[in-house]
Amino acid sequence: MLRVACCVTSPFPVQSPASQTAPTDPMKERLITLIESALDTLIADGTLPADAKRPVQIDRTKDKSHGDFATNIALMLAKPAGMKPRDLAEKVIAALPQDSAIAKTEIAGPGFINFFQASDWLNSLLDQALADKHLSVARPEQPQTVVVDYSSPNLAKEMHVGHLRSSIIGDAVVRTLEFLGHNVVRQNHVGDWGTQFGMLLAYLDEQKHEESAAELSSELSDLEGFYRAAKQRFDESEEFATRARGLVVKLQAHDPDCLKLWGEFNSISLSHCQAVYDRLGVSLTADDVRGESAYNDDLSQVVADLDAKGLLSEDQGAQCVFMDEYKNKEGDPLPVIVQKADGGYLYATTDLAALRYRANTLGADRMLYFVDQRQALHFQQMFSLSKLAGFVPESTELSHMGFGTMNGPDGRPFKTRDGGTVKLIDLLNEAEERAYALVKEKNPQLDEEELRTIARAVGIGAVKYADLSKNRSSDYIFNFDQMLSFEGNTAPYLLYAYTRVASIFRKAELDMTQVSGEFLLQEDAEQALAARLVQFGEVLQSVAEKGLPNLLCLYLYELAGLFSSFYEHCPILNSEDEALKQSRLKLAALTARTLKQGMELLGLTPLERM
RNA sequence: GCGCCUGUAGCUCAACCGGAUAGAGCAACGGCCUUCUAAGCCGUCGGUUGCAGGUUCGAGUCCUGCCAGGCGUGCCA
Repeated sequence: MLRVACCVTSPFPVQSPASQTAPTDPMKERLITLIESALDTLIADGTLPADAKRPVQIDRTKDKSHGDFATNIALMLAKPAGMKPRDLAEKVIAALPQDSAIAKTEIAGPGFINFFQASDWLNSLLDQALADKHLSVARPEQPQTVVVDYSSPNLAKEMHVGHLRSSIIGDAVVRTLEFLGHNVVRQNHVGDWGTQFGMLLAYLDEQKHEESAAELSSELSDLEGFYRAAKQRFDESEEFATRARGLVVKLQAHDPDCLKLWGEFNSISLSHCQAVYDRLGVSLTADDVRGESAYNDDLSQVVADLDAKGLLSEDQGAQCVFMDEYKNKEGDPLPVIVQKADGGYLYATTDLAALRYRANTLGADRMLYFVDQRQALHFQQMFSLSKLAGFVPESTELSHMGFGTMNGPDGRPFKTRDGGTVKLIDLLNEAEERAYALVKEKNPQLDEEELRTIARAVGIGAVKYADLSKNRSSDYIFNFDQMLSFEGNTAPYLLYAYTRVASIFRKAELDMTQVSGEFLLQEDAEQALAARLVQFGEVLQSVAEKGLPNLLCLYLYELAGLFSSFYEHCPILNSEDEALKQSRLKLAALTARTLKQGMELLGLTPLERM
C-alpha cells in the first residue's frame, strides 16, 4: 500500500484561513454581537475594566431546560470585574439590546446566561431554508482552492480494505467542500513508481520469455496474484532483487522498454481502481489521477533548488536536508533524504515536487492529505521543508488528515484467515449479498431490479457509513457483522428515515416543494426536530474545517432519530387540523431535503423506498 | 532512548474553544403494529472517563508524572 489510512497535531501549527472566514451559525453571530454590545456598555459605565473584553463564547445547550444557547461570559469576566458571576450576568442581561430573535434570557447555575430563541425567529429560519436550494448553508466570503490528496492506491497491487478509509473519508470531505462553495482539486497520487515497480517489471520481463502474450495478459488481470509471485521471487533470489533495483534506475532514466512494460501495468491497474470507485460511489475519475511518475522530470530540479537555497548537505553519499526540529535516536539531526547514494530519488522528493506543483500550478490555498497516520512524521517533515525552501507560501494551510490502522476483531491488523489482505471487491460483494437477502425478506413484493438497486444502496452504504461514522484518528475495528447489521447508527437507518418521508408525500400525492402555510410547532418532538434542522450549515462547516465526516454522520443520525420520534408521535396526513397538517408537511419536507443532501455529501445513495 | 497516537458502559463509538446531570447504538430485559413503511418508537439495566497529582468557579477535555497498547525514528512507500 502506498498512502493508506487521521488527524495529527503538528508541532508546527499551520494557520487555518478556513476558520477565519468561516460563516458560523447566524443565531450565534447575532448573539455574539448583542453580548459584545452589552460588554461595551458595561465598560463605558465602569462596571468592567477597559481591558476585560475577550472573545464571546456561545454554545448550544445540551439540555432544553437551559434554553437554546448559553454563554459563559459572566464566569469568564467575574474575576477581572471583581464581581460574583451571577451578579455580573445580571448586569450583562440588563445591558443587552432588545432583539426580536430572543424570547427570554435566564441566569442559571454558577452564572451561565441562557437564551431562549423566539419561535418566530426559528420559523423564519426554517422558511428561509425551505425556500433555498442551498438550504440556507452559507457560502464562504472568499472561496478557497483546496487540493485534496486521497485514495492514492499503489497501482502495483489490487485495492484492498486498507484503501477504504482514505477513499471514502476523503471523498466525503471533498463533496462537503464543494457544496460549501470551495474550488476543490482532487489529486489521486497513485503509486506508479518506485522499488515495488522494479520488482514487478523484473518479473514481467522474466515471464515474457516463458509465456505467450495471451498467457501473460491473463496473468496480469489478476494483479494481486502477479504481485505475490513477483514478491516471492524478490525474497528468494538476491540476483533477481538486484535486477529489480536496477530496473527502478532504468525507469528513472526513461528506458523505452521499461516504460513500455510500465505502461501496461498502469492501464490495467487503473481500470481496476476505477471499477472500484464506480462501485463504491467515490467521485474520483481518471482526470484526477496524477501519480508519482508525473513529477519525475522535476525531481532533479527539486534537489537543485534545495541546494541553491543552501539547505542541502551530503551525508554518507546521500543528499539530505537537516532540520533542527527533527532528531534521530541519538539526538542528532534527522535528515530528509532527497537523493540516495545511488542517484535514485525517493518518496520525499516526489512529495516535495507535488507540494510545489499544487501550490504554484494548482494555486492551492489549502492542501489536505488523507493518508495513514503512520506517515505523520513524513508529512510534518514535508510541510516544514516545503515552506522552508519556499516551495509553498507560508500562508498555505497544509494538513495531514491522518487516520488509524484497520484492525480485525482481534485488534490485530486486518487480514483474511490465510493471512492475506481482504480485497475491496470481495467485501463489497458480500455487503450487497447480505443486503439483498434482507431487503427481499422484508419486501418480497419488490421486483428484481428494484431489489438490486436497494441492496446496492444499503450494502455499499453500510460499508461506507461504518467507516465515515467513526472518528478518523482512532484505529478502526473492522467487523463484518457489525458493519452489515443494518440496525442502529447505520446507513440503512438514515436511508429508512428518508423513505418514510418520501412515502408520506407519495401517499398524499404531493411534491415536496408543494408545501405552504405557516410553521406551528407545538409538540416537543416538532420543536426539537426544527431546532436541529437549522444547524445543518454549522455542521458542514466543521466537517470542512476539520476533515471529520463523522460529525455529519452524527448530525444526520440525530436528525433521523428526531424525525422518527416526530413521525411516531405527530400524525401528519392524519392530522385533524389542516393548518397543523401543512406545518408538519413543511417540517417533513425540510427534513427530507436535509437528510438527502447530507447523505449525498457522505456519498450515500438516498432511496425513495426500501 | 526519543517522538507521535490511543485508553470513556460487557462490545463498537460520541461528547463543539474547559461548562451545567458523560451520551448513542449493539447485547440483555419490558412495552407499542385494524391508523402516514416496526430496517421503527417508548422504557429499564449498565460508568472511579487507564492510575496519581496539579491548574480552575468548573476537567473525559489543559499541565506534570506513571501504567498499558499501537505506530514511527537515514538511503521503502
